[in-house]
Amino acid sequence: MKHGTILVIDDNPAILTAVKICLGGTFERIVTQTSPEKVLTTITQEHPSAILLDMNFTLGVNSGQEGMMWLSVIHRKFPDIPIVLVTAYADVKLAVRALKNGAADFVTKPWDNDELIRVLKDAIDKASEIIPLDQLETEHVRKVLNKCDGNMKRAADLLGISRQTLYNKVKNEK
Amino acid sequence: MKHGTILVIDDNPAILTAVKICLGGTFERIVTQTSPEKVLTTITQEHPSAILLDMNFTLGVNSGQEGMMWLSVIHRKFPDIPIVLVTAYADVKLAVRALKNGAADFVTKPWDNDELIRVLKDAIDKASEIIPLDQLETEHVRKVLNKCDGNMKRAADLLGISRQTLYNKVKNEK
DNA sequence: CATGTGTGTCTAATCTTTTGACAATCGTCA
DNA sequence: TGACGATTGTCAAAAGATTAGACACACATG
Repeated sequence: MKHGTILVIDDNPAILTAVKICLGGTFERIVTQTSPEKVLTTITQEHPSAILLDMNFTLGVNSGQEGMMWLSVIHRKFPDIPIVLVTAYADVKLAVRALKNGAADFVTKPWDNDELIRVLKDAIDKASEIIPLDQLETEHVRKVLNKCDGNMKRAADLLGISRQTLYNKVKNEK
Repeated sequence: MKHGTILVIDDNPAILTAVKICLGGTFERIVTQTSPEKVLTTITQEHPSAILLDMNFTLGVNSGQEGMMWLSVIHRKFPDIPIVLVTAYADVKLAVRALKNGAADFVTKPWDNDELIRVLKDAIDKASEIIPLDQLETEHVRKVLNKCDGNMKRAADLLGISRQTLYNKVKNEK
Protein backbone atom coordinates (compact mmCIF):
# COMPACT_ATOMS: atom_id res chain seq x y z
CA MET A 1 0.00 0.00 0.00
CA LYS A 2 1.26 3.45 -0.95
CA HIS A 3 1.66 6.00 1.82
CA GLY A 4 0.36 9.57 1.36
CA THR A 5 1.94 12.74 0.01
CA ILE A 6 5.54 13.81 0.63
CA LEU A 7 6.51 17.46 0.39
CA VAL A 8 10.17 17.95 -0.61
CA ILE A 9 11.93 21.29 -0.27
CA ASP A 10 15.41 21.73 -1.77
CA ASP A 11 16.91 24.59 -3.77
CA ASN A 12 18.61 22.18 -6.19
CA PRO A 13 16.23 21.03 -8.98
CA ALA A 14 18.48 18.05 -9.73
CA ILE A 15 18.01 16.82 -6.20
CA LEU A 16 14.25 17.26 -6.49
CA THR A 17 14.22 15.13 -9.62
CA ALA A 18 16.32 12.47 -7.95
CA VAL A 19 14.04 12.43 -4.92
CA LYS A 20 10.94 12.14 -7.11
CA ILE A 21 12.36 9.07 -8.79
CA CYS A 22 13.52 7.60 -5.53
CA LEU A 23 10.26 8.08 -3.65
CA GLY A 24 7.78 7.84 -6.53
CA GLY A 25 7.38 4.08 -6.24
CA THR A 26 6.59 4.12 -2.55
CA PHE A 27 4.50 7.21 -1.95
CA GLU A 28 1.28 8.34 -3.59
CA ARG A 29 2.37 11.82 -4.52
CA ILE A 30 5.61 13.83 -4.36
CA VAL A 31 5.22 17.60 -4.19
CA THR A 32 8.38 19.64 -4.64
CA GLN A 33 9.37 23.22 -3.98
CA THR A 34 12.72 24.98 -4.47
CA SER A 35 12.27 27.55 -1.72
CA PRO A 36 10.66 27.28 1.70
CA GLU A 37 9.08 30.73 1.45
CA LYS A 38 5.54 29.60 0.66
CA VAL A 39 5.78 26.32 2.51
CA LEU A 40 2.93 27.00 4.96
CA THR A 41 0.54 27.66 2.08
CA THR A 42 1.65 24.52 0.29
CA ILE A 43 1.16 22.45 3.42
CA THR A 44 -2.36 23.79 3.86
CA GLN A 45 -3.15 22.91 0.25
CA GLU A 46 -1.43 19.54 0.01
CA HIS A 47 -1.79 18.07 3.50
CA PRO A 48 1.48 16.12 3.18
CA SER A 49 2.05 13.06 5.37
CA ALA A 50 5.69 14.06 5.82
CA ILE A 51 8.09 16.81 4.80
CA LEU A 52 11.66 16.40 3.55
CA LEU A 53 13.45 19.67 4.21
CA ASP A 54 16.91 20.72 3.05
CA MET A 55 18.85 22.89 5.48
CA ASN A 56 20.67 25.38 3.26
CA PHE A 57 19.09 27.74 0.78
CA THR A 58 21.39 30.74 0.63
CA LEU A 59 24.47 30.12 -1.52
CA GLY A 60 27.62 30.05 0.57
CA VAL A 61 25.76 29.74 3.87
CA ASN A 62 26.01 26.18 5.13
CA SER A 63 25.32 26.59 8.80
CA GLY A 64 21.93 24.97 8.54
CA GLN A 65 20.38 27.95 10.36
CA GLU A 66 17.84 28.42 7.62
CA GLY A 67 16.66 24.84 7.76
CA MET A 68 16.47 25.05 11.53
CA MET A 69 14.40 28.18 11.31
CA TRP A 70 11.97 26.67 8.84
CA LEU A 71 11.78 23.53 10.94
CA SER A 72 10.61 25.64 13.88
CA VAL A 73 8.14 27.61 11.82
CA ILE A 74 6.58 24.54 10.26
CA HIS A 75 6.66 22.46 13.41
CA ARG A 76 4.95 25.19 15.44
CA LYS A 77 2.18 25.54 12.89
CA PHE A 78 1.81 21.84 12.04
CA PRO A 79 3.09 19.83 15.00
CA ASP A 80 1.55 16.62 13.70
CA ILE A 81 3.42 16.50 10.37
CA PRO A 82 6.79 14.73 10.68
CA ILE A 83 9.70 16.73 9.26
CA VAL A 84 12.86 14.96 8.07
CA LEU A 85 15.89 17.24 7.69
CA VAL A 86 18.48 16.78 4.99
CA THR A 87 21.93 18.34 4.80
CA ALA A 88 25.18 17.87 2.97
CA TYR A 89 27.14 19.30 5.90
CA ALA A 90 26.94 16.61 8.57
CA ASP A 91 27.33 18.14 11.97
CA VAL A 92 26.52 16.39 15.23
CA LYS A 93 25.52 19.55 17.08
CA LEU A 94 23.20 20.54 14.28
CA ALA A 95 21.60 17.09 14.15
CA VAL A 96 21.04 17.06 17.91
CA ARG A 97 19.55 20.52 17.85
CA ALA A 98 17.27 19.58 14.97
CA LEU A 99 15.89 16.51 16.71
CA LYS A 100 15.41 18.42 19.95
CA ASN A 101 13.52 21.04 17.95
CA GLY A 102 11.04 18.49 16.78
CA ALA A 103 12.56 17.00 13.63
CA ALA A 104 11.45 13.43 13.06
CA ASP A 105 14.82 12.41 11.62
CA PHE A 106 18.03 13.75 10.19
CA VAL A 107 19.61 12.47 6.96
CA THR A 108 22.93 13.44 5.37
CA LYS A 109 23.64 13.83 1.66
CA PRO A 110 24.39 11.76 -0.24
CA TRP A 111 21.73 9.47 1.11
CA ASP A 112 20.96 5.86 0.51
CA ASN A 113 17.65 5.59 -1.34
CA ASP A 114 16.34 2.66 0.65
CA GLU A 115 17.27 4.38 3.85
CA LEU A 116 15.45 7.55 2.85
CA ILE A 117 12.32 5.58 2.09
CA ARG A 118 12.54 3.74 5.38
CA VAL A 119 13.10 6.93 7.34
CA LEU A 120 10.06 8.60 5.80
CA LYS A 121 7.89 5.53 6.30
CA ASP A 122 8.96 5.27 9.94
CA ALA A 123 8.29 8.94 10.50
CA ILE A 124 4.80 8.65 9.01
CA ASP A 125 4.01 5.48 10.93
CA LYS A 126 5.10 7.01 14.20
CA ALA A 127 3.15 10.20 13.60
CA SER A 128 -0.03 8.33 12.78
CA GLU A 129 -0.04 6.20 15.91
CA ILE A 130 -3.12 6.97 17.94
CA ILE A 131 -3.27 6.19 21.62
CA PRO A 132 -6.64 5.70 23.33
CA LEU A 133 -7.39 8.31 25.94
CA ASP A 134 -7.47 5.95 28.90
CA GLN A 135 -4.11 4.42 28.01
CA LEU A 136 -2.55 7.86 27.78
CA GLU A 137 -4.06 8.69 31.13
CA THR A 138 -2.88 5.51 32.82
CA GLU A 139 0.67 5.95 31.54
CA HIS A 140 0.83 9.55 32.64
CA VAL A 141 -0.58 8.76 36.06
CA ARG A 142 2.04 6.08 36.59
CA LYS A 143 4.81 8.44 35.55
CA VAL A 144 3.74 11.24 37.87
CA LEU A 145 3.19 8.80 40.71
CA ASN A 146 6.75 7.60 40.18
CA LYS A 147 8.14 11.12 40.29
CA CYS A 148 6.31 11.65 43.58
CA ASP A 149 7.78 8.42 45.01
CA GLY A 150 4.31 7.01 45.35
CA ASN A 151 2.95 9.94 47.35
CA MET A 152 -0.65 9.92 46.20
CA LYS A 153 -1.69 13.20 47.74
CA ARG A 154 1.07 15.14 46.01
CA ALA A 155 0.66 13.28 42.72
CA ALA A 156 -3.07 13.96 42.74
CA ASP A 157 -2.41 17.66 43.34
CA LEU A 158 0.05 17.85 40.46
CA LEU A 159 -2.30 15.96 38.17
CA GLY A 160 -5.13 18.27 39.08
CA ILE A 161 -7.46 15.55 40.39
CA SER A 162 -8.62 14.59 43.85
CA ARG A 163 -6.76 12.12 46.02
CA GLN A 164 -9.61 9.61 45.96
CA THR A 165 -9.86 9.68 42.19
CA LEU A 166 -6.17 8.90 41.89
CA TYR A 167 -6.59 6.24 44.54
CA ASN A 168 -9.35 4.57 42.55
CA LYS A 169 -7.45 4.83 39.27
CA VAL A 170 -4.38 3.03 40.56
CA LYS A 171 -6.56 0.46 42.31
CA ASN A 172 -8.45 -0.31 39.09
CA GLU A 173 -5.33 -0.44 36.92
CA LYS A 174 -3.72 -3.06 39.10
CA MET B 1 19.51 25.97 44.20
CA LYS B 2 21.49 22.78 43.58
CA HIS B 3 19.88 20.13 41.40
CA GLY B 4 19.90 16.45 42.50
CA THR B 5 22.30 13.61 41.91
CA ILE B 6 24.14 12.93 38.64
CA LEU B 7 25.37 9.44 37.81
CA VAL B 8 28.42 9.47 35.54
CA ILE B 9 29.64 6.35 33.75
CA ASP B 10 32.98 6.43 31.92
CA ASP B 11 35.81 3.90 31.79
CA ASN B 12 38.45 6.61 32.10
CA PRO B 13 39.06 7.63 35.76
CA ALA B 14 40.65 10.90 34.63
CA ILE B 15 37.43 11.85 32.89
CA LEU B 16 35.43 10.98 35.99
CA THR B 17 37.62 13.27 38.08
CA ALA B 18 37.25 16.07 35.55
CA VAL B 19 33.50 15.65 35.48
CA LYS B 20 33.29 15.69 39.26
CA ILE B 21 35.12 19.00 39.38
CA CYS B 22 33.08 20.43 36.54
CA LEU B 23 29.67 19.43 37.92
CA GLY B 24 30.41 19.57 41.64
CA GLY B 25 29.46 23.21 42.00
CA THR B 26 26.10 22.85 40.32
CA PHE B 27 24.74 19.50 41.43
CA GLU B 28 24.21 18.10 44.89
CA ARG B 29 26.02 14.84 44.41
CA ILE B 30 28.10 13.22 41.66
CA VAL B 31 28.19 9.42 41.67
CA THR B 32 30.72 7.83 39.33
CA GLN B 33 31.22 4.36 37.93
CA THR B 34 33.87 3.03 35.51
CA SER B 35 31.74 0.29 34.02
CA PRO B 36 28.05 0.15 33.17
CA GLU B 37 27.72 -3.45 34.39
CA LYS B 38 26.04 -2.69 37.71
CA VAL B 39 24.31 0.46 36.56
CA LEU B 40 20.77 -0.70 37.24
CA THR B 41 21.64 -1.46 40.86
CA THR B 42 23.34 1.90 41.27
CA ILE B 43 20.33 3.71 39.85
CA THR B 44 18.01 1.91 42.27
CA GLN B 45 20.24 2.92 45.17
CA GLU B 46 21.08 6.49 44.16
CA HIS B 47 17.94 7.68 42.36
CA PRO B 48 19.96 10.01 40.10
CA SER B 49 18.21 13.00 38.50
CA ALA B 50 20.20 12.41 35.30
CA ILE B 51 22.79 10.02 33.88
CA LEU B 52 25.89 10.94 31.88
CA LEU B 53 26.85 7.87 29.88
CA ASP B 54 30.01 7.32 27.83
CA MET B 55 29.54 5.26 24.68
CA ASN B 56 32.69 3.15 24.47
CA PHE B 57 33.96 0.77 27.12
CA THR B 58 35.84 -1.92 25.23
CA LEU B 59 39.32 -0.82 24.17
CA GLY B 60 39.59 -0.48 20.43
CA VAL B 61 35.83 -0.60 19.87
CA ASN B 62 34.56 2.88 19.09
CA SER B 63 31.31 2.17 17.33
CA GLY B 64 29.26 3.40 20.23
CA GLN B 65 27.26 0.14 20.16
CA GLU B 66 27.91 -0.46 23.82
CA GLY B 67 26.65 2.93 24.87
CA MET B 68 23.61 2.48 22.66
CA MET B 69 22.90 -0.88 24.23
CA TRP B 70 23.16 0.49 27.77
CA LEU B 71 21.02 3.45 26.82
CA SER B 72 18.28 1.06 25.78
CA VAL B 73 18.62 -1.07 28.88
CA ILE B 74 18.52 1.88 31.26
CA HIS B 75 15.84 3.75 29.36
CA ARG B 76 13.55 0.73 29.29
CA LYS B 77 13.89 0.20 33.03
CA PHE B 78 13.89 3.88 34.07
CA PRO B 79 12.11 5.84 31.34
CA ASP B 80 11.81 8.91 33.56
CA ILE B 81 15.54 9.45 34.15
CA PRO B 82 17.14 11.58 31.40
CA ILE B 83 20.27 10.03 29.88
CA VAL B 84 22.91 12.24 28.23
CA LEU B 85 25.30 10.37 25.97
CA VAL B 86 28.97 11.30 25.62
CA THR B 87 31.39 10.18 22.94
CA ALA B 88 34.76 11.14 21.55
CA TYR B 89 33.80 9.80 18.13
CA ALA B 90 31.30 12.28 16.79
CA ASP B 91 29.02 10.61 14.30
CA VAL B 92 25.77 12.04 13.02
CA LYS B 93 24.10 8.68 12.47
CA LEU B 94 25.00 7.60 15.97
CA ALA B 95 23.70 10.83 17.51
CA VAL B 96 20.42 10.57 15.64
CA ARG B 97 19.99 6.95 16.63
CA ALA B 98 20.72 7.79 20.26
CA LEU B 99 18.14 10.57 20.44
CA LYS B 100 15.55 8.43 18.70
CA ASN B 101 16.28 5.70 21.26
CA GLY B 102 15.38 7.99 24.09
CA ALA B 103 18.61 9.85 24.93
CA ALA B 104 17.93 13.30 26.35
CA ASP B 105 20.99 14.79 24.66
CA PHE B 106 24.25 13.94 22.93
CA VAL B 107 27.58 15.59 23.77
CA THR B 108 30.96 15.11 22.09
CA LYS B 109 34.37 15.05 23.82
CA PRO B 110 36.06 17.29 24.54
CA TRP B 111 33.08 19.15 25.91
CA ASP B 112 32.65 22.67 27.09
CA ASN B 113 32.07 22.65 30.85
CA ASP B 114 29.35 25.26 30.82
CA GLU B 115 27.60 23.49 27.99
CA LEU B 116 27.68 20.18 29.85
CA ILE B 117 26.13 21.81 32.90
CA ARG B 118 23.46 23.48 30.81
CA VAL B 119 22.65 20.27 28.96
CA LEU B 120 22.20 18.35 32.20
CA LYS B 121 20.11 21.08 33.79
CA ASP B 122 17.88 21.27 30.72
CA ALA B 123 17.48 17.52 30.68
CA ILE B 124 16.49 17.46 34.35
CA ASP B 125 14.12 20.39 33.98
CA LYS B 126 12.43 18.84 31.02
CA ALA B 127 12.09 15.47 32.73
CA SER B 128 10.55 16.98 35.84
CA GLU B 129 7.82 18.90 34.04
CA ILE B 130 4.47 17.63 35.14
CA ILE B 131 1.40 18.16 33.01
CA PRO B 132 -2.05 18.14 34.60
CA LEU B 133 -4.26 15.32 33.43
CA ASP B 134 -6.90 17.49 31.81
CA GLN B 135 -4.33 19.46 29.80
CA LEU B 136 -2.79 16.21 28.53
CA GLU B 137 -6.24 15.03 27.59
CA THR B 138 -7.22 18.23 25.81
CA GLU B 139 -4.00 18.28 23.78
CA HIS B 140 -4.35 14.66 22.77
CA VAL B 141 -7.98 15.09 21.82
CA ARG B 142 -7.10 18.03 19.59
CA LYS B 143 -4.31 16.07 17.94
CA VAL B 144 -6.47 13.06 17.17
CA LEU B 145 -9.31 15.23 15.99
CA ASN B 146 -6.86 16.91 13.61
CA LYS B 147 -5.70 13.59 12.21
CA CYS B 148 -9.31 12.65 11.58
CA ASP B 149 -9.91 15.94 9.74
CA GLY B 150 -12.46 16.89 12.34
CA ASN B 151 -14.52 13.71 11.95
CA MET B 152 -15.79 13.32 15.49
CA LYS B 153 -17.25 9.88 15.14
CA ARG B 154 -13.98 8.40 13.94
CA ALA B 155 -11.89 10.38 16.44
CA ALA B 156 -14.11 9.24 19.30
CA ASP B 157 -13.73 5.63 18.17
CA LEU B 158 -9.95 5.90 18.04
CA LEU B 159 -9.83 7.62 21.41
CA GLY B 160 -12.01 4.94 22.93
CA ILE B 161 -14.78 7.28 24.08
CA SER B 162 -18.32 7.90 22.92
CA ARG B 163 -19.15 10.43 20.27
CA GLN B 164 -21.15 12.54 22.70
CA THR B 165 -18.34 12.70 25.22
CA LEU B 166 -15.94 13.93 22.56
CA TYR B 167 -18.58 16.38 21.42
CA ASN B 168 -18.89 17.80 24.94
CA LYS B 169 -15.14 17.96 25.43
CA VAL B 170 -14.49 20.02 22.34
CA LYS B 171 -17.49 22.21 23.10
CA ASN B 172 -16.18 22.98 26.60
CA GLU B 173 -12.60 23.57 25.48
CA LYS B 174 -13.63 26.23 22.99
C1' DC C 1 -32.76 11.86 -6.21
C1' DA C 2 -31.77 8.17 -3.06
C1' DT C 3 -28.32 6.46 0.13
C1' DG C 4 -24.98 6.40 3.49
C1' DT C 5 -22.44 9.00 6.79
C1' DG C 6 -21.89 12.29 10.19
C1' DT C 7 -23.89 16.17 13.10
C1' DG C 8 -26.53 18.33 16.70
C1' DT C 9 -29.68 17.49 20.16
C1' DC C 10 -32.28 14.99 23.82
C1' DT C 11 -33.21 11.50 27.65
C1' DA C 12 -32.61 8.21 31.28
C1' DA C 13 -29.59 5.02 33.44
C1' DT C 14 -25.10 4.32 35.06
C1' DC C 15 -20.57 5.39 36.50
C1' DT C 16 -17.11 8.73 38.17
C1' DT C 17 -15.55 12.49 40.68
C1' DT C 18 -15.72 15.45 44.43
C1' DT C 19 -15.92 17.14 49.18
C1' DG C 20 -15.68 16.14 53.67
C1' DA C 21 -15.02 13.08 57.33
C1' DC C 22 -12.57 9.69 60.48
C1' DA C 23 -9.54 6.22 62.45
C1' DA C 24 -5.18 3.94 61.50
C1' DT C 25 -0.38 4.16 60.13
C1' DC C 26 4.20 6.02 59.44
C1' DG C 27 8.25 8.91 59.99
C1' DT C 28 10.62 12.24 62.56
C1' DC C 29 12.08 15.32 65.89
C1' DA C 30 12.37 16.70 70.55
C1' DT D 1 9.67 7.30 74.04
C1' DG D 2 5.83 10.29 72.98
C1' DA D 3 3.69 13.75 70.42
C1' DC D 4 3.01 15.77 65.91
C1' DG D 5 2.24 16.20 61.13
C1' DA D 6 1.36 14.08 57.01
C1' DT D 7 -0.57 10.30 54.45
C1' DT D 8 -3.48 6.36 53.84
C1' DG D 9 -7.52 3.45 53.50
C1' DT D 10 -12.20 3.74 53.82
C1' DC D 11 -17.00 5.53 53.69
C1' DA D 12 -21.15 8.36 52.23
C1' DA D 13 -23.85 11.76 49.77
C1' DA D 14 -24.13 15.27 46.25
C1' DA D 15 -22.78 16.82 41.88
C1' DG D 16 -21.09 15.89 37.44
C1' DA D 17 -19.68 13.12 33.39
C1' DT D 18 -20.40 9.23 30.28
C1' DT D 19 -23.09 6.03 28.11
C1' DA D 20 -26.50 3.85 24.64
C1' DG D 21 -30.17 4.80 22.10
C1' DA D 22 -33.06 7.67 19.40
C1' DC D 23 -34.34 11.12 15.83
C1' DA D 24 -34.35 14.94 12.53
C1' DC D 25 -31.24 17.29 9.70
C1' DA D 26 -27.30 18.42 6.60
C1' DC D 27 -24.22 16.90 3.05
C1' DA D 28 -21.69 14.53 -0.28
C1' DT D 29 -21.62 10.98 -3.85
C1' DG D 30 -23.02 7.97 -6.97
